[in-house]
Amino acid sequence: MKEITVKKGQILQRTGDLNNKAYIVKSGLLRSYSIDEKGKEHIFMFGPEGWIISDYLPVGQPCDLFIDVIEDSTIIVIEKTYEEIKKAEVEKLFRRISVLQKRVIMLMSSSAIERYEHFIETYPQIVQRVPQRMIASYLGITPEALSKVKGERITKK
Amino acid sequence: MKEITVKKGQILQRTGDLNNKAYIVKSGLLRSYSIDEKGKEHIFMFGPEGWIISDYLPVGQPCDLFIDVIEDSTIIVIEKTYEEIKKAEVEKLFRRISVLQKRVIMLMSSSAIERYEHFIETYPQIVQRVPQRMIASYLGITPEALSKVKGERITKK
DNA sequence: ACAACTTCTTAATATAGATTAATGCTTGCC
DNA sequence: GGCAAGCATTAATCTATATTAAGAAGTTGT
Repeated sequence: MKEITVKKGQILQRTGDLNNKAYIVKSGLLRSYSIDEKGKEHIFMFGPEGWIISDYLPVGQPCDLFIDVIEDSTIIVIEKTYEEIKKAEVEKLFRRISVLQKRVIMLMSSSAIERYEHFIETYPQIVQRVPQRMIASYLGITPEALSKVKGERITKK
Repeated sequence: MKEITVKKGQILQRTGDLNNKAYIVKSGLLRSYSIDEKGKEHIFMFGPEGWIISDYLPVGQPCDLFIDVIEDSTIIVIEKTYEEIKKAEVEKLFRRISVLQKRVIMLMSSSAIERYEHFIETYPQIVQRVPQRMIASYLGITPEALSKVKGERITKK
């Protein structure tokens, strides 16, 4: 468990790496994402200050997710051991499950425009800090589709 | 914490109910699902024998999910209290997070046919037991689209 | 055994979002 | 300053899936 500073663009974890670390964000911004067979990125979550970013798979298995640095950041690296996990704050786990549950429901039942509305409500601080293409990736649409959605939102108002 | 038997079709929990129960399935089959503004159901998860079905939101908040009974079942009802939650087996929570993480990645990066392939691999016992339209709802597609996908799968082989 | 449902499938049409491509920004670099 | 590279936007076309509709097959109740 050590504190490190990392530069924008640095990759902390790759798909296939042994899953044995978690990252607590003190300052800055991380993201985790997967890359599909076609080479397309899908952002799984953003990690601003105060969040923990990690691959929530059984420890020791190969990771599904990439984790990299969007803004210069200070982070605490935790070596995950089985014992460490047992000590994890249970409430945090429940919160994570709750967020994921909502995300699945949203991915299944909402259109691109509804997902975008929900995103800017939920993460107003992040909207300002990441490029459009990353927001599109988080929403599960292309940057072009996002651009269209935003245009429609403005003309409607 | 009591054991009860419930009949097919019975609704155990509705959206908006106070979230304070969890259901352990001893035998039979439950499902949890949400209903969107258009009245469309989206199945969130199936609960065959051995599974726990619950709304994983903070205790005391209104539920997002419906839970109902697909096959006559015997279930154990747990009253969730904050203390009860603390005793929850942490490994089970991690497993749940891991499943959700994979589900989100899949919803974002896979086509209907890939999601169907994945589903029958992951839940071979459930495929046989639930009507097609519920599988479609779990996959996030319409029954019509699922029917097409299955047709294409067979002719390709 | 029949009527009334519900489910599954097939087909025609419609649509959201993907793909492709072109254009005009910024931003960094020599 | 000028050029190259990446990013956002717009538009044209394409495609997977939704929607609608209708019929066949299966199920349930009386």
